[in-house]
Amino acid sequence: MLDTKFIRENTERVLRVAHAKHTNPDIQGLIQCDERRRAIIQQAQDLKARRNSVSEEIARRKKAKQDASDLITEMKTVADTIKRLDDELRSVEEQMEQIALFIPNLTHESVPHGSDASQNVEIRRYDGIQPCECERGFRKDHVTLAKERGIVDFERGAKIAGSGFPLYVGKGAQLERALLNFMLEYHIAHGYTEVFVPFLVNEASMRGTGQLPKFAEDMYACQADALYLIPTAEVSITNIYRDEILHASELPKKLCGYSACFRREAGSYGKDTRGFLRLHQFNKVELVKFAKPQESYAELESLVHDAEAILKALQIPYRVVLLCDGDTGFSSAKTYDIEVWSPAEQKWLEVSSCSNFEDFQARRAQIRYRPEHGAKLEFVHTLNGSGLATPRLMVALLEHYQTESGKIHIPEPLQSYCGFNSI
RNA sequence: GGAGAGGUGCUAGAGUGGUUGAAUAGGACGGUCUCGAAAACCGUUAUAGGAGCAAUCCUAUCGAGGGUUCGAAUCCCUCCCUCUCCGCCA
Repeated sequence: MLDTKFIRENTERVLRVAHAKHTNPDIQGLIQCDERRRAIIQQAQDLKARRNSVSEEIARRKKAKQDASDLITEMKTVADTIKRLDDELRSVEEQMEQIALFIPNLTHESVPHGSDASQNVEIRRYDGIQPCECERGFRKDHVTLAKERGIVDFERGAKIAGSGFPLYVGKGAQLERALLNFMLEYHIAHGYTEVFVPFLVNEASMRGTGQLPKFAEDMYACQADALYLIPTAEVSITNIYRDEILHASELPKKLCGYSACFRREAGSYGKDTRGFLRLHQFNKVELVKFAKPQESYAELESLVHDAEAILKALQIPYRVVLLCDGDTGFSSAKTYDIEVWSPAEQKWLEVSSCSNFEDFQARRAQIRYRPEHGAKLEFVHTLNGSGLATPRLMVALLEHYQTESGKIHIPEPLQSYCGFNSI
């Protein structure tokens, strides 16, 4: 959410970015409502000030056993007017919120202009294990490998829940758990505090991080309890400090946490449906930071490096991409994607998306801090990134570490977490 | 699921429908005192919004939202949360 005052004073810029992000909010309507709102407030305030002072006068007269019926009669009509104005104010503010909630965040000046993912900019690339054995001819894709090794049962997963809900079996389940533990331990060792969060959250939390109201269709909802399954741990972790004031001395605050992630993927049916490429439920370790505004972009860079470090440790080829404004998410000011290389798909697959939301989420979720003693409260900047999501990581791992004999070699750093060194 | 108790400022904790943004205590901060510190004493201790160049003034906020009233922290209703007991299940 952007500040109304800011929108009023920077209409052109807000509209330009909104259009770049393929949205078309009614900024003019918002500004008109805002003018009406301020007129109402002024009128209502004057009446309330009068009501307050006359009420005192009534109290004084009653104490002195004098008649106050004339004042009471007058105040009855004043009270009616106030009520009418307050009702109108509420409806105008609701209209404003309905517009404001659909205005995307501004992008940072360093974000390139572009219409879609084809105009993203590759920042750096890491080659990983060289030469990759699968590139030398005996190449199987991750679905074939998973089935041959018996580590994922897609059919039974579909029976239990539906397609997109994989069932990990035996060493597959162990490898999945090892990956999550390996990543968590790594981040904990690098200054992140682990949290284990609720997977179901209320509506206020979903609004806080920007999933609602715009992306309601993308989420699984438990209507009877007004709860939503989280699409990412970002929601739960960022909302830990909703409506709270953080101490400047504890910033930047670095948290990491595992969660299962649930996505309906409405509208993307038939796209990347093979195997692990796009799932309704998957596992992910998330990194979240709460930072001072002046430090948030440096924190974004280090966040990306923390996520990349996992791939380096596993020697999996990847690249880091800076998203152009047209591909940058609704709430984000700047986003880097980390993509691993799938030799079977001959494609880059996104395993992490690291974003600085500046104060966009903090304003929605009311997360603030006091820069120094006596200073005014300010919104913190929130950042997050996957560190990492497992399904596509598993794709890359299986494909890159398959051996001539058809087995999967377990990268050395994972072996102690798995308890075996091949599948 | 049933019965009860409760939600007040940074914290603890008063509060009679009528100058209660809110007693009191603690904490924090500033000052006096001190070589320094402690103690003692004095003072400060919100957030959001509106008007104004500004000093400043005004409005709202006692879990959330409605209602009653000239006037609500205080009365009524709905919801949320916490705690205790019972039941049920891990």
